[in-house]
Amino acid sequence: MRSIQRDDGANSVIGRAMSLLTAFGPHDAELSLAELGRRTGVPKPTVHRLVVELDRWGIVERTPRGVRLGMRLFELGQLAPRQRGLREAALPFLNDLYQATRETVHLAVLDGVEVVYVEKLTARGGPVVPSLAGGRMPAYCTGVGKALLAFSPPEVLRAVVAAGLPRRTRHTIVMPGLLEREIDAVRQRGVAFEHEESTPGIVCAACPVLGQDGRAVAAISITGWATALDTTRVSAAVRTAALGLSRQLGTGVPRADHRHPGRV
Amino acid sequence: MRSIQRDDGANSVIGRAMSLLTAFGPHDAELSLAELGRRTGVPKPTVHRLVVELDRWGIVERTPRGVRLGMRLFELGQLAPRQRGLREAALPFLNDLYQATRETVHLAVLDGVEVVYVEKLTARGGPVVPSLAGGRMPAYCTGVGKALLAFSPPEVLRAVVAAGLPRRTRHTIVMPGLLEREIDAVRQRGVAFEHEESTPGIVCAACPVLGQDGRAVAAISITGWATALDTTRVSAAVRTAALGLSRQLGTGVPRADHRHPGRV
DNA sequence: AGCATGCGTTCCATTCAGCGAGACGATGGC
DNA sequence: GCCATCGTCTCGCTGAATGGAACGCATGCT
Repeated sequence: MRSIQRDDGANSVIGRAMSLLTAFGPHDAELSLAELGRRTGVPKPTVHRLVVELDRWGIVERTPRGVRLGMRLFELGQLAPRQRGLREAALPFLNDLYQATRETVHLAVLDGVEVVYVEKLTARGGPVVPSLAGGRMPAYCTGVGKALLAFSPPEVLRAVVAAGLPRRTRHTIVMPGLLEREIDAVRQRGVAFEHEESTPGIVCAACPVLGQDGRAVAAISITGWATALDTTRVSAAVRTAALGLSRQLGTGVPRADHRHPGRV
Repeated sequence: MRSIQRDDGANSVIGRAMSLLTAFGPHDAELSLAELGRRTGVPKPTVHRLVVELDRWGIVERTPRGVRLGMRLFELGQLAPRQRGLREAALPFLNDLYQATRETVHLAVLDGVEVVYVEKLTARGGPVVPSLAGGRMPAYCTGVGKALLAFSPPEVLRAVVAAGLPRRTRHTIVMPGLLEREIDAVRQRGVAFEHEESTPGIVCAACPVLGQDGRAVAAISITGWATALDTTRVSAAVRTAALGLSRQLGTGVPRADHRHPGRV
């Protein structure tokens, strides 16, 4: 009897370990072994064994009350080349942008059909944006996402559409045709706007950071309250920062950055 | 015949995977499969299998020319609670400090006998410091390290001494007794200085960020050229930033943060 | 106090996932 | 052409990983 075999990769050791790590949500500082077992479906002794091993490597850390993600994981993550050079080069520009506008600033890259926020400077009085540094959002409904899509190979947009455009607010673009037109407009303009498409009450203006090949390697955005932030007014500042960063990156080591598009 | 068994944990799957990930140095954007095998001693087919699996999870990414650390690793690392809340709360203070001094700013936490740099704002004209965001340095010879040691349980300092105090420059403190005195002085002063103890030509001033229990949870420092930066002059600014951050952290969720001291 | 529940941990017989030598085709430099 | 090196695949073997069961220990409820 072959019993039930989950066809995701979660029966391998690495799959199990990844299940444990991804069981930590943004709000889970630490979890107990039992809770980990419950969330992942991994039997109790196996959780124990894996946690002990991961702790040996600093990937997780054991505390009197449970398990938390470890500093070595942070270290390794900082080495990821897609964000590493980018972040360091970008920080001065992001700071300038923040000083100039006093609004929340985001730096994001594209990963598959989603954007990953590489850096986030939160404005003191600004809205609590659901994004977080190291967090993910869909590309189709965010300013940075649309800016990135507009300057990425067309198959990426196709993959985004194929992955579906679920409605998130009344303003979300859910029709593939409309999204394609919107992306075309962004490419013309060089600036992407988002007006409450992902989150009610929040708007943003975003510009792509272009590599030497004309493709977007990242995007910079400014986010604020829909009632207070005039996106067209700040778009020049965002554009300035993005252009400056593009130029800066162009002068450094020419790091070609091809992404295999197949990830979903 | 039992053959050679390395007693480190590197014969388990997780150990192997960790070997592969840690094979990436700060300057290795991407490595070929063969190079990975060479660096880790893992046989070629095994490297291949593991890389394919890790790629499925986004931990690494395959490019036409090799393998690189992936965005999901960055994401997971950003969730590590020791740096997560800290970083977000600290960024405004670090920015203020940078604006006020225009010198390189560091934010670091203690991990075992080393410090891990959680954030780094590089001054435009400043020295190229060997640290990097997500990097490690010994605690005994760095400003942030001494600031952290001065406000940590005494067994931590004992562990640091036990781990050895190798000479790095002419000014490195290599005598355990001297280091203990120095740490006492730091505790009195509330500020730690480093004068070319880790790297020739570079000095810094550092202050601890204290939790409600009086222990250091992090440290903030300013770094500059030994010939140009007056550490006593900037120490007030560093102190202000550190105190501000301490207060800010105290008002948030009371995140107790006990560290099992046994890691070496 | 007595009992119940849930926790982390250890044991150990079973087995299947992981292993790696070897072979293969593709690529690129000489 | 040749030789070196690369990534990939196969396949029989085996020992690392597995997880049910049991244990000791907290904590909390009756």
